[in-house]
Amino acid sequence: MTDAAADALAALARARIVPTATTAERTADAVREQVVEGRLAPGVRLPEQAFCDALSVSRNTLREAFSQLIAERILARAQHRGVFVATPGVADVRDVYRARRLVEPGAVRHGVHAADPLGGKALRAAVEEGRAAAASGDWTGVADANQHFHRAVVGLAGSTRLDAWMALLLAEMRLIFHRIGAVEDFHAPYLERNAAVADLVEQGRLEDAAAELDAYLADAEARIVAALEG
Amino acid sequence: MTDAAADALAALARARIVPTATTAERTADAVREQVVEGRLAPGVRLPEQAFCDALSVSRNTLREAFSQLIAERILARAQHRGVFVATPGVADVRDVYRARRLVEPGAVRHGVHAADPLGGKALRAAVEEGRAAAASGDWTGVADANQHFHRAVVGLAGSTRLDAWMALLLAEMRLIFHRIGAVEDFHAPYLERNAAVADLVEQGRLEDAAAELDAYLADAEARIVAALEG
DNA sequence: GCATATTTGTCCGTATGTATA
DNA sequence: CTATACATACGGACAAATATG
Repeated sequence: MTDAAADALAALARARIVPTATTAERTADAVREQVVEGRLAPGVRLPEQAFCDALSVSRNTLREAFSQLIAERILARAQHRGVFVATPGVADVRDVYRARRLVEPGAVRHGVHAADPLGGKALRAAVEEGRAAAASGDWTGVADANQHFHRAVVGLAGSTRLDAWMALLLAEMRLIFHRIGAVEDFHAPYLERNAAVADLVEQGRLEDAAAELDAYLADAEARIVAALEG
Repeated sequence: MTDAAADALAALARARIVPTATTAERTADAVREQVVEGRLAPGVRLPEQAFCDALSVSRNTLREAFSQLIAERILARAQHRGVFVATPGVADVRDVYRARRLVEPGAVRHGVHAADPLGGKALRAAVEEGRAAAASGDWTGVADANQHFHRAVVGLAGSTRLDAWMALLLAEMRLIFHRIGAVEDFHAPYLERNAAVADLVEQGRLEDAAAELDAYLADAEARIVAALEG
């Protein structure tokens, strides 16, 4: 056996022993999934002991996971009172949309991948995913596809840091949707607006695409604020 | 004493007892300061026991602080080998600048505070701070003022989430500056370019200001990449 | 190449202070 | 007001992995 092969085997062995990062990360992933899937509703308290038992991890590990999720604004900590699922309000929605309305149309207008065909492909794929989900009445699938679309939009900018940050904003959006009980028809209108944006990008009409996207985000913000206040 | 006064006193007492968040947060702040001030250089290892002793905190608390700083990309963890000060490379610089060149000119162009006089004031203040520092030969002061300028630029967007994210990017930039040993003349040229952007914003010529800022960021990126590769 | 020492990752028990019933 | 429950923080322990001689 060559040295290189031996090294590769050794590396593989190490990788197998540590299949998925640290326990704290896996714990954070598990809790985050419960939250964004809506099984843990906004405002619900997360007692340490109960979660330690349920997830079979120690308090130290759980607290490390909680800290990460708090940094992501998915959870919130009340001093000496515990950790809760975040309850984003109207101010949070406005804040998130100010950021989104700056970043998303900007990525379409000036993104390094906005003009190249591959960028358009990612948008198109998300649009088709949404249409397929709608056709089979899978409304959570529509919501997922909608998130993938916006992820693809930001991806046009070509910055992994921006992608990661937008993932946090989109996770927060899912919390908001759960708060207002958004289902079915809430995401449906955006299917065709997504398609319109994708079309314009594919045609190279980036300025028009950005304008359409901005108007669309403004509309979505208004509807969400109305739903929260109503 | 009125009930309201009693409540206020009680609240004050509680506030005094908990002056600054949790121990883990204060620990993270202390380590972060050491890093961004350059006293802990990129690549340096941070042994847990040594830092526990130095900061008088337990390993659990220190690890919680480390986790937060790792999420901020200020530190990096190597599995079973320890925690190190992050060492951002050329790819990181390009990634950060792709994000900055999207967000910063965007904030100038479309920020909700870009047109109002208060927004311009914040830019002007950072420019004056930089000039004062330069006049007294305080080059770290010039670097600080430069950061404040870009913080003010992003502030035009009016999103606290965007502000917080940009603070992370700017902290990473300080790491990069320390890597290339940037001092004195590195930040000096940007003093007048900051002033030019501030002038244009104050005159309401937002499009020109954004274009100037974009060109300026592109130039800075090129100089940093050259310094890293050279 | 091997044995040893060091350090990390994880867990447990406990003491203290805070909030709530 | 007391009592209970719980978050915060600490210290010790052990196995696994790495670094060192």
